[in-house]
Amino acid sequence: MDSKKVRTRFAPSPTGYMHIGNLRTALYAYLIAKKNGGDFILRIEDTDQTRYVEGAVELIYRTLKRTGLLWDEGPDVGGPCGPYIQSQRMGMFREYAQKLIDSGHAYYCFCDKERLEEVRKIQEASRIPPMYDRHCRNLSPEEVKAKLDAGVPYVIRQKIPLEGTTTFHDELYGDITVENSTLDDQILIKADGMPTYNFANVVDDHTMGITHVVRGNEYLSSTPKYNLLYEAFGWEPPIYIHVEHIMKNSKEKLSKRNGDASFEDLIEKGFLTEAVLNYIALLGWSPKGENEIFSLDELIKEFDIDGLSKSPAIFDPVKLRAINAEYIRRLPPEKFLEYAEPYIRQSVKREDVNIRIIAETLQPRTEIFTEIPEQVDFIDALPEYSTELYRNKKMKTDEATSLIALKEVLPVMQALDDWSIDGIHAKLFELVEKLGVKNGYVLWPVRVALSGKERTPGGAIEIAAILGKEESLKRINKGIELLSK
RNA sequence: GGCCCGUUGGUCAAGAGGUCAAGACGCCGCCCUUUCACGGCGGAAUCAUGGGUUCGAUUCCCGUACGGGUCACCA
Repeated sequence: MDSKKVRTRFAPSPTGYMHIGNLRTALYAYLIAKKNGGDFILRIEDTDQTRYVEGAVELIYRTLKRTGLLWDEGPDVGGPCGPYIQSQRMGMFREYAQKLIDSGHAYYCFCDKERLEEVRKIQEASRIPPMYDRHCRNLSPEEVKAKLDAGVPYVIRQKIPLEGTTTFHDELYGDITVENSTLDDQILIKADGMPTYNFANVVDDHTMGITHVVRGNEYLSSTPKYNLLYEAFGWEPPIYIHVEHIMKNSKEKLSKRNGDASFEDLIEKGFLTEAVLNYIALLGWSPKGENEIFSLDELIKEFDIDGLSKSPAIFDPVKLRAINAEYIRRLPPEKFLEYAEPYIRQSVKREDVNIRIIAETLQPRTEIFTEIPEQVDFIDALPEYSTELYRNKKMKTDEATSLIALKEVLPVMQALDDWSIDGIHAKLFELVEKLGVKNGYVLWPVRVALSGKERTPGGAIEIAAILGKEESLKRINKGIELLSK
């Protein structure tokens, strides 16, 4: 056991939107840090200026803040290992590359793109795995100096051992060993003087004291080269945790190009932040117990890398809906009203209705907020409906019985002053008893007359309470009129 | 194609040599009920495949198939 404080990082490049897989990686990194009382660091990897997207950094901040993945160190909050924006750390990469050259672990390469292209073509034609042919690997110091002096553009490449194997350890996959001969002499410093991700990443992780590297498993195959770099520097490699991808289906990754939802899209579609976070935590990780609903704080307690999956997970929007629905049901009623009101108001413009009751009836029936408007579209105006709706086998109602029932109901309702759920309930059930019929015999036609719909949030009594006395009576009269034809 | 990784119901998945192979979502049925939901109860549905090892393999080993990743002066 080592007593070093756990430090994890999330290191996105500001190239656009924040997809679900990225967010999940951030979440896992955050959880591992917090579970161990450690720090979560945000680092922006912007060494490729050509891919930089305006506003992308802000989007990263916004998403992380919204989901509660607050970083202890980062570009805006600072910290002892700054700067936290990679492009602002340029000087140090040159120095570290120089150290590798001096110790024989890296070398200058003056090959131009044309030559590399040609080499690759030949290799592909002869079906050899495309790799740099190490043309400049053994240049003499004099040759190097001459080219440097002449101002020939160059890159700096890693000098991978020609023989032997390299093994690294991943917490999920265990030990992975590869032949060094399959490893490319990858570029460390580009011709523009910027480090490649492959180099910057290693240097940054080390200088920032990162103890656990959590990242997508597309990096699994380049990790041996990183380990070789750590070895060359004499640094201790971090603990690696490579997580599998989230897929759209068994073949396609979830991606912007496929038109799949980003985190922000999901929020716009009416999902709750907490529900989305909860769901993605479950995609590729399984908790110990039976519970699946966790707040961020609960996740910190519950999370364990043992539960991480080694195979890709398919994003299931249906399950997300179910979890979102669970969160909605658990919302305190006032909170639900607060969230739901704008959606209710999309189709309910009248001011004389009881919005509180609308919200109450809606809460157990809402899976995502965006489907609220169509559920309450009958409130402002009674839709055209067919009298066939009055026919219901189970309720033993048809047009004739409904007409009778509505005619009985009308005077009772007219006489009612206490227009509350309790008040209406009492009167209507009194009537049911007096008539000696089943509840549905009276209530089914009332609900139809009030809503003009086959299905509604809430029953006859709730709807009457929502609509108010005047409007309710108007609609019952309308029903009687339709049935009398 | 080389190298690396993976494969339990439709989906997320538990399992870590002997289980009637958990649970959740979805689906189906029943109950509750003034509709629809909510809630409750029950059901159908899974170990890719062929060889080993073993008294015994979903679990360990090898092959095959299928899937994923990677082979950039992108990250």
